[in-house]
Amino acid sequence: MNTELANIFWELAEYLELKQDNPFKIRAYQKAAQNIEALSGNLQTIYKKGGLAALQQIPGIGSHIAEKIQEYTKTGKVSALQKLKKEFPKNFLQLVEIPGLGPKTALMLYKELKIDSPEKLTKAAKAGKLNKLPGMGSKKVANILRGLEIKQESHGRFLLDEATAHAEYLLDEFSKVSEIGKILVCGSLRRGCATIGDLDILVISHKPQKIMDAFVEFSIVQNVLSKGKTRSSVVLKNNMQVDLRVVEDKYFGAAAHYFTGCKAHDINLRKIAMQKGWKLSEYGLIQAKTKKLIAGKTEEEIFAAFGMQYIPPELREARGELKAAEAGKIPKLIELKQIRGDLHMHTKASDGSNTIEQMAEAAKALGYEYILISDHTQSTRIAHGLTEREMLKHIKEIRAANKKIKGIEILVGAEVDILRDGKLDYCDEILKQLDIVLATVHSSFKLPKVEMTKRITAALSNKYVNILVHPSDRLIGERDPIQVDMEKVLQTAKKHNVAMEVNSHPRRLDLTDIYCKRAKELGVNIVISTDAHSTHELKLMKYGVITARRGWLEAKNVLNTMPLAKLLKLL
DNA sequence: GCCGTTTTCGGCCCGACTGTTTTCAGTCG
Repeated sequence: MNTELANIFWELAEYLELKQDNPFKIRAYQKAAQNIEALSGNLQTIYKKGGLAALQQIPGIGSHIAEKIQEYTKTGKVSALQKLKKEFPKNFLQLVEIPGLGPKTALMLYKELKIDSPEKLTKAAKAGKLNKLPGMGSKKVANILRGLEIKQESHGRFLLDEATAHAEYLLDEFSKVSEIGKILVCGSLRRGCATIGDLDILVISHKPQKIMDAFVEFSIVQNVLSKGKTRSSVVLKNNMQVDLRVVEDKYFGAAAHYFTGCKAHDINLRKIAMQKGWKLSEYGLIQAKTKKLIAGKTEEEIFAAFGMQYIPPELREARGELKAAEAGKIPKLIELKQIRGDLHMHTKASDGSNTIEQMAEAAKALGYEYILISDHTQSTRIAHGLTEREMLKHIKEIRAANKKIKGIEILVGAEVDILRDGKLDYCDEILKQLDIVLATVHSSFKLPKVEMTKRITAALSNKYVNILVHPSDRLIGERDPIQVDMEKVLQTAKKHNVAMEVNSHPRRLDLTDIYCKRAKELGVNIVISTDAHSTHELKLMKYGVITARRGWLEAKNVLNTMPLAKLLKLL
């Protein structure tokens, strides 16, 4: 519901942009869309409880947008968008999605040449028809053709681990270039977003031209989009775009802040600067009149100049962090080193690649104090789920391994299927013998929301269930999240003292950041686990931690930062 | 279209690169 409405407002903004409507109106829709995406509560529920007035309490939503939400709740449509869509050919928006082709050019192409699709555009460009239009030289046409190719090859956004790997590769390449003072990967990767559109790299150097020359020659670079004195953009061989920015040392903090975003966070801080008679850009925080530099070398001194606490990058999402920083209420976010154990992993017994002993030794090497072996149960046959009889044997094996291996506690668990009717896949007699019981949905993903909510809340009320794992069941870019009333799930979890998992796998990152924040507000305990299917996947924990940080979580909210005795007591 | 410890009207963040523009518009981050 929230996502659908957010998309409607994004689309409205795009069409208005095509029409060259008032740019501030466009921004208003974009802002509303973004705030809706960040909302933990359901818009429909908010509207039903408090009507239009309640909707207007949400930042960026005024009377007109509230009415559109009302219309959508009642009719499932927003007539303003439908009307706008009719003014353009079907799929016309695809043109504006081509890099280098903006709304003004797209509109002109349509008016002059009736171009309304990427296919027609390619054809017209190759036939030499574009050059005859005003403002269209041969380079611009070539640029558009290149944009068409990039669009075709692009897979959209990248998972966090792939983006991290490419960033690390580039850092390694840059380490071979001299004249680099500092280097920092910024953008959505620094903020720890679940998916990454492109990489933003900031470099401090007195010889920017030299850095640029080296950058565009890296062997991993496929295509150079632009190259200037302080900024260059390239496309890598995996179609990932990389933007490089070079500034002087005295602007490092300002540039890092600007380049890290998110965009709305940057804009909000710039507005505050303006109110104070200052100006904020990548070239520092300055007095608007005298141009005197107030702060710029570090991010810390910039926030301090505003009288704010330092805001960690993961919180810079325009979700209330500026107000919190002004009030001194930025939480002390959880860190990877505070994790004492991993409570979700598989072995050869089901669909993992390693033995109990190998997993335990690998976890010990990471410095963990305890782990939970949690193989699949009988219903998940595709993952070799264990029957109850097999489970009993598996329990004995885990207990034996625990006696054998010193220095780490190996707990017995299982990732138990929640059946379609909300019952669990093992009888209570078996569940009773497990130290910790994980529960989740592994089938019938498409159940309607009401049934799915009933199914999961029923499972949570089973007294043996300790943790609901990967609660939304999304696989990023592969499978949509299940339809479920997450607010109700969280409230039920609180009631029955069930913890929620933040699954660290880059394809999942589930619970998502927004619901982490909500869980914290409701006092629901969190566990961050890897769901490792091999020893090397135990290292994915960092992605779960960064997701938890994006959800404002502190160590005290996360059970597996605690010693085992305390953890078991709280579960 | 939103918003208000200057304002219910008149504002709304700031800068780089490209191409074809003889002074700047379009696009992007």
